[in-house]
Amino acid sequence: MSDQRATIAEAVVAAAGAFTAEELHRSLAVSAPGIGLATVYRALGAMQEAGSVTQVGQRDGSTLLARCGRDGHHHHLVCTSCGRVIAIDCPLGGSLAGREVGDGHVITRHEITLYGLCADCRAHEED
Amino acid sequence: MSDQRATIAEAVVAAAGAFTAEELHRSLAVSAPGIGLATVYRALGAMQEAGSVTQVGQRDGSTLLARCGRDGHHHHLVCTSCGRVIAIDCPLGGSLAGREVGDGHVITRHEITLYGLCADCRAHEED
DNA sequence: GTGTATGTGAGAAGCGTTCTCACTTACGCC
DNA sequence: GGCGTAAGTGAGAACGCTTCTCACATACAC
Repeated sequence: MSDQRATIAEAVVAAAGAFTAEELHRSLAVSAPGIGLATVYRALGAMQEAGSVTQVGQRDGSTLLARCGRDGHHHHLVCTSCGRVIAIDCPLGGSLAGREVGDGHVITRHEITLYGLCADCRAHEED
Repeated sequence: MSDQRATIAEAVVAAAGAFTAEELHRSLAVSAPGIGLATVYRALGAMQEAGSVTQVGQRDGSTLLARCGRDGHHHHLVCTSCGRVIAIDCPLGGSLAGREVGDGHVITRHEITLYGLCADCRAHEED
């Protein structure tokens, strides 16, 4: 792994929540100037393939990513207050695959994105 | 409503399943040539605002739309065989809002996209 | 030293979407 | 009829995100 990729990996860890490639590039411009946008995209692509970074949605037309090394079937809760992304067990208990819904349609796969408040933001809201 | 918008609305109805703006524009180029891509985007935007067309995902970086006039809380099943989009009751029974998950996080909103086979394609598969 | 493989930065290119602009059409008013 | 206004249109430019291209750098094996 090159120095640049290590720096990008650190920046991903440092990012508390979801981020876009450009946001990461901007934050790197401060801590490690000189890393090109293309390099950021390449590194993020590799990390997505490796499974350490996941796509969690879209924002203003750009892809929203987040660090997530979790294995197995799970979904993500995006905190609408701080942007943090939290891995959550499937609220359907994995029972959906193969289930029949409506007039005989059968489900093979599903995608769920949850939005809400993380425990920290919820505690602050209650103050 | 202008002639063009009526034509576009017809094309949306004629489209069996999910489609992109460009696919719709291509199909219009055959049935009603001369309608500009910008007009298609404008009409689809108006239909989205009116609630007769809904965004159901992404394909190759472009937005996937489908006709859906259904009111109330529901989700969409995208048939992976024919591309048809079917409105489905929320498999969570609307019970998720306000529910607490994980370590005290609270959910306010969720998005679910289901993938599978519609009843027709399932019947054909079994042949 | 030489060759090869991999990664890099900069900028161009590609693509989906939106904006701009001149034009047309419909409508109301006199 | 003539006039003004508002809304919609087509064509193409512009925009933003992402990917590609290219020359260069680095590491390693022989």
